[in-house]
Amino acid sequence: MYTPSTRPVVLDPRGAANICANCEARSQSVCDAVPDSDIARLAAIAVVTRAEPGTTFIQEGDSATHFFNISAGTVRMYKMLPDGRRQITGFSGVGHFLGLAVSDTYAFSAEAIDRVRFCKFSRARVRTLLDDFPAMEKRLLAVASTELVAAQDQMLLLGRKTARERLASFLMLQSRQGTICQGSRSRFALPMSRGDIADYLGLTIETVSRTLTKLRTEGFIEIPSASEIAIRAPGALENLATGMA
Amino acid sequence: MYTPSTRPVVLDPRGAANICANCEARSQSVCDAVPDSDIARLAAIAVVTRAEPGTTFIQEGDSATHFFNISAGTVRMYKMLPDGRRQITGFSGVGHFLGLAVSDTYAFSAEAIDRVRFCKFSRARVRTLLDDFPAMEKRLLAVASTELVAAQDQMLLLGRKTARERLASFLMLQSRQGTICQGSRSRFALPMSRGDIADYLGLTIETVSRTLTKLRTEGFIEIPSASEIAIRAPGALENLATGMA
DNA sequence: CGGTCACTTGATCGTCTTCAATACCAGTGG
DNA sequence: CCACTGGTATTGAAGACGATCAAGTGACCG
Repeated sequence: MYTPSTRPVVLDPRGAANICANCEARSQSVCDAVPDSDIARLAAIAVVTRAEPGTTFIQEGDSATHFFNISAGTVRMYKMLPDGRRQITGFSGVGHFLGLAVSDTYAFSAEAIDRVRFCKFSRARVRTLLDDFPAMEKRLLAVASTELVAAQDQMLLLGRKTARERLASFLMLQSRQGTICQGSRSRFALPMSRGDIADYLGLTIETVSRTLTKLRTEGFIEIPSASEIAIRAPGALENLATGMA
Repeated sequence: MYTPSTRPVVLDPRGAANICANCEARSQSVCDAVPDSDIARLAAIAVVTRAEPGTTFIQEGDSATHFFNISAGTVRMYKMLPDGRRQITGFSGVGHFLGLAVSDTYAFSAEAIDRVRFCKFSRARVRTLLDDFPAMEKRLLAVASTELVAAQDQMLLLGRKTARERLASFLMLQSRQGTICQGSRSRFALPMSRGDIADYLGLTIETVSRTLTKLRTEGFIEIPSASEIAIRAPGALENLATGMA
């Protein structure tokens, strides 16, 4: 049903000078909590890695040895049932932090959608770092809280919204946090496939495609290409998304 | 569709002596992170409150002024759509911590299912407390991480499992963390109604009822009363729950 | 007892899925 | 340049699972 491919590639050995100080994703991530004066300590435990599209770099059930911080590209997190049914629990872009887990194993898998760059941090080393930077711990709590709120929204979507409302919600979300394309402000790229969208929204590929087409013919959106969307009627779409229609 | 009733009742004024030191729920909660020597500081900001069945004590959208810690009873957390569709995001029992939110408003509502007792803590006061007890911050992060894992499981359930599998998952979960009844070890109480279960599993009352009946006639479970379940075949039910059947 | 409320059971309906065919697009080689 | 190929997306027709509508049952309580 789903056979991942290549392996992640380490770009910089751990401790390479200034990899954190010059990191363009730092300001958007939890690494921001470490002050400039101590940034070398963070760099000392960071391993910069690249993953080609389709690469699985976190495997559900594996022992949770590392934290991850995305610095480029888009990632899908998912859980699977033994017979191949897949639920994507979220997409992560630049600045996102991955790997929070209670137990000693990962609760989900993570794959690169496009070309992804991320930093790996050993959990043990991060723990010692956290003791010195309580601000970092606060940031992690904020991250977890944010994810929790998003997860609750997604439960409402999966449990109670119609296919139409799910697509509307998804498009509004992407338009807020997605990559903006040249031209219209309301136009953005969808790095993920229809299959990914379906598995994120608890639908099938066919229903996603059909519903998008319908939203297009009704004038809510435009679909310049399969991986681009422009929102024509943001207000109406938002109403759809929140069940006001 | 759903009209909450009474108001919570404050039992002890804030700062009553020893309310935390003698709290029977303390060992099961984040309050455990405050050492005995400083427990008075915690007690000083705790407001013990009782809520009758059906009472809404957190309202989605209200400004998030407090944290909550359940010391007796069972609570349902939920989100609603404007037309009354409801998604229950979880149930909380003794020791559970509520109120994590990023923004300044609650992201969900919470209601007492049975008679509930909880402690209210002002967020501002908790924040100052956290600075002195980093262990508490770590506990909160652990709580948030645990909830996140549970939320991911629930997304898989809502997005990809059949009604049968949802009920099996729910019953296995309740059998693990629910109130054990006298007699058989596999027998437990369901404090929530069929409507609550339906809104938790993304189903209707009718489907919940029908599916439970079917699981009973097939020998997976017994239903001594509407609010009690005994699991006859835990292995088979677990297989159902995880999609192995 | 009569009334209410929650739960159960039955019959029909609709949304989304499944199965299947077709269209499209990028890359490759004749 | 264009046929060929593999993958992804779209469209169509039939089917199924759970929802909806409706009636019936049982428990609790005044």
